Amino acid sequence: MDTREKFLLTAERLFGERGINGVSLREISRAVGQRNPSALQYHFGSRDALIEAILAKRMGVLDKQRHAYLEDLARNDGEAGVRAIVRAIKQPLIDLLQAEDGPVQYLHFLVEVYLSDEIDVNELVSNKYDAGLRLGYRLYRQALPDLPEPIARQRYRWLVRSGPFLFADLHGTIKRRRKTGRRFDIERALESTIDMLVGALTAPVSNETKTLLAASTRHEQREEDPNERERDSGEADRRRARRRNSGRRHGAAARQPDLQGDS
Amino acid sequence: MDTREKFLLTAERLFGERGINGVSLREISRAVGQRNPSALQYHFGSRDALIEAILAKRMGVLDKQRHAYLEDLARNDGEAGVRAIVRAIKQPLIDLLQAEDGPVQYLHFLVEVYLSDEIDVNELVSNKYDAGLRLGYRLYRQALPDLPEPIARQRYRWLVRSGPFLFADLHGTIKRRRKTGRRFDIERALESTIDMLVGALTAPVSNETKTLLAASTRHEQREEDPNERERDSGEADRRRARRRNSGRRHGAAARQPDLQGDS
DNA sequence: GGCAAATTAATACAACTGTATTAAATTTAT
DNA sequence: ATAAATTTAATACAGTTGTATTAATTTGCC
Repeated sequence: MDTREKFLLTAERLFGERGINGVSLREISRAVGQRNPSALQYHFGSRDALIEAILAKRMGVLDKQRHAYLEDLARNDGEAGVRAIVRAIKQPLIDLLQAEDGPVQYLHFLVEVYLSDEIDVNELVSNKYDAGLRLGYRLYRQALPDLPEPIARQRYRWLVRSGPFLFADLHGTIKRRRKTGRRFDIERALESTIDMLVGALTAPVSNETKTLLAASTRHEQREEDPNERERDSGEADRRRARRRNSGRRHGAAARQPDLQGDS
Repeated sequence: MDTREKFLLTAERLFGERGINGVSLREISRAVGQRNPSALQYHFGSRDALIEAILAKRMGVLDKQRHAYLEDLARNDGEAGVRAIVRAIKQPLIDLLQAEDGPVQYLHFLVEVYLSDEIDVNELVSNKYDAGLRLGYRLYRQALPDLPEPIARQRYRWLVRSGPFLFADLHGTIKRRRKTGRRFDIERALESTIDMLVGALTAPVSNETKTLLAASTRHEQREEDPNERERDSGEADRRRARRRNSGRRHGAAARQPDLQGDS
């Protein structure tokens, strides 16, 4: 096999098992069967470059899969339900978790990356490996048009970011259960997890949130967008919301939103 | 200040900032102002012992706070709503996040611990720092008596475990925003997060999950509890469910459930 | 088949790591 | 106050780490 590829897979696994800083570069080199302690430097240059290479590779694949799942969905039942959308978005990670000898460890690795200060995943993802996420957002928005935009964004970001942690945690449980022998219904746990994600996305917006939302929206409008006129009554019907949403390419707010990042 | 305490705080912070394995023991010693490179070994013995000490200290405090919040709640409005319960359970972490110079880094640290193979948090927590979690579970169960027991357990565990990640991630966002200058309504994000958690807990159990639940319940009964007679019709009314739940100290299933762990 | 380029091997080195030992200083108890 | 106990300081050591350099080997190509 390609040495570079072997490096990527091995590093990914070790990082996942022992944490990104729990593995030395030499150890990785040894693990791929290289007797040259600086083989890794030769192929990647540095630890960070290696990490980015792993991310780029895996994110590309995962996003393609996600996109495919979502396209299937959109083709078959034009306006899909939230559960089907969530499932399609998460399916690539679920596949990862369920594959017998697949790179599950990537999940743990990703969580560490998410929490790291040095690596900005968003920078890496945006406009490169987010076609699936964008399609997902469109469908999701279509299914839940009444959600106020900022809330919808936050919830979607939450969905995207919590995935790796949730499944990595689940994987931890599976491993522990295997050791202790106690049985564990993975399928059920997965379906139940999806139920929860759906519940989180479709949850009613509480009064507490509504109040703060109104306050900060007023703020924003005064500060950044004083020309905005139309005020959402909060009970707009589906059609109206969809139209407004799709016609969002003029005026002040033309920029593409971060779906993975901090929006 | 007590040297031991300084060690705990400093290590917690550094572990949170750079990952558990991203910091050397010597570095920690230096950071607390010790010129003796093995000062840490003197006070704790090993890295793992240090980690456990941090966990024990912080979990004790957090669980006490959680218990206090929940007791207040139970005292004031006998049968509290799910949102109030969730808020009370998460309030200690929220306080951590909002405190100006508090040990926020603990959140990141905890997530790494959760995902680590070597450290079993559950072993450390159970029957020691889980009084708050247990009270929370009682109240939560009281508010949602119709949820099938295994589902209720999984959802509660999910609530407990996802907290640190969610708030650590939120903290990451806050830091990034501070750097780039873009504004960010923390309050709103928090309230909205609680909305989602509530939504996740109260989400309807999907048909997919119900099917698997029925299958595995039948299994379990044949394998482990063949004497169980009563079959839940799935639509039991509140009173009945509560009674059954509170009278659960006889028969085969008397053991205390893991609320943090793998149940 | 042979040559240029790409990859791997073999060493080397300074910095750092975890840990141990022994001495000095500080605190506690009597 | 002083002896005992606890804590800190000062070194030491072997192993590991990231990285650089140079030589050997393999690979792709005309």
